Amino acid sequence: MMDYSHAPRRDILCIDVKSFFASAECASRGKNPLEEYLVVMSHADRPGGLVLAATPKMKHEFGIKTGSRRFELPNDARIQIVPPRMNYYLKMHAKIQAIFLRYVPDEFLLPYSIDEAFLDITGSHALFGSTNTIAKRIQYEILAELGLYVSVGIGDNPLLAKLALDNEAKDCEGWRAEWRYQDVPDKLWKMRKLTDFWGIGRRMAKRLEQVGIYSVFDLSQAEEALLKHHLGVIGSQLHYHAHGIDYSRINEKHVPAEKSYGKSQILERDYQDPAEVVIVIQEMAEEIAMRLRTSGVDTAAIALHVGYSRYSKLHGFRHQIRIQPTSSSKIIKEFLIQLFWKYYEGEPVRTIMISFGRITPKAGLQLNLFENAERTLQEQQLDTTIDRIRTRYGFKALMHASSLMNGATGIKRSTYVGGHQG
DNA sequence: TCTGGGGTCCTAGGACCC
DNA sequence: TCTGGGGTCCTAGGACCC
Repeated sequence: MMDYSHAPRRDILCIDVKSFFASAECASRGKNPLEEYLVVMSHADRPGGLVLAATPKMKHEFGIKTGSRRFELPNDARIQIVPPRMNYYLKMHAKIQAIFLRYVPDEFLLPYSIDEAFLDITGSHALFGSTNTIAKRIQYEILAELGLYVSVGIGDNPLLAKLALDNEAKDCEGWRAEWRYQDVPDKLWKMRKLTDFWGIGRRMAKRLEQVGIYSVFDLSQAEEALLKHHLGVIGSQLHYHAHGIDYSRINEKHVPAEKSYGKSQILERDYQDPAEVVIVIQEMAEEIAMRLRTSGVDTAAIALHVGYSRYSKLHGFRHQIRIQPTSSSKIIKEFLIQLFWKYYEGEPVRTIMISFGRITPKAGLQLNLFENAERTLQEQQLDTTIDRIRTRYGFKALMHASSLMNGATGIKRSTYVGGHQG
């Protein structure tokens, strides 16, 4: 049995909005998200159009969920298909954050994605009551004020809260679930699929199966050394996670090791003519360069990833180039085109991905004289919101790597102190 | 899940330096 | 002519998350 005496014991909430985009669309129409048949779909004009969000009734009655395709939708007059309105969702996101901030100071709130957030309410009890009381009040206020339903996972640390949310709260009465260390054998180890675990995707599950690990319980019982040998740092990480241990803190701001700005797209058909591909690359480059300028930063590493048609024998390529820091569309486009022609192998192209790394702040942000100053500022604020949401990746890093390091010292500390305590 | 879009992290291997 | 070892930086590829 794992020793939890030195593991953090906080009151962490992990909150997500049920079917966020779809629910937000219902709310904007004055409807109850639980009663509607609505999907938010991107590329609704293509048969392969993708469902970004579906209301609970769509999920339960038609089996339609995020990732379903347009051609999978049943023919039913009740179903509404609507296009996504990201700016509107960002506004709703901001309103939800404001409600969270009634219960925690800013540093104890961590947005994880546009529809998920972590709150550390350990210090909020004197003002607002028990963990459950706070969770219920937040649920009530978001429903009453915004017309949205939220699920709440509760745990001793962010990992347990997240697992409680994903594996119990989303489907249970009241949409709240609490997983503490003492629940690890009954809750965590009873999870049926490895891929339901945070950090285990399809590939990782397969690799684990190759060493005889088929469940979270198996994972918890495996030797850490064995996992480390097969999977490196991630192996050790999984070992701790399988015991519900996670040392990351909501209020420790993590500076991501790498920050990048990128854009990708799957073309609506295979492009046989490279000249057409170059045009798309230029358009995409313009857009990201614009974002760089709006954010007042430069890039010093430009990467181009080109994927070929599924009917091609070749896969595609990904290469990057180091440059002098810039945010100039013209310069960036020239380098991208250079990269393209250097590595292009004459195959029909289906996917294009562009990414700018080595981000550095520009000295002194300048407003473009030809742009309305107020508008520029608004755009910056929108970007700030998006950036704030993106800090989740930093947090993910926190859960992955540094949680391991903290975990390692935590474990060391625990044996040391334990040794003293005898 | 064979074609959504936006991200970050880990690792292996090569280049280069002392 | 053959032989060392450690460190850092960089790139490409693989994996995961929402």
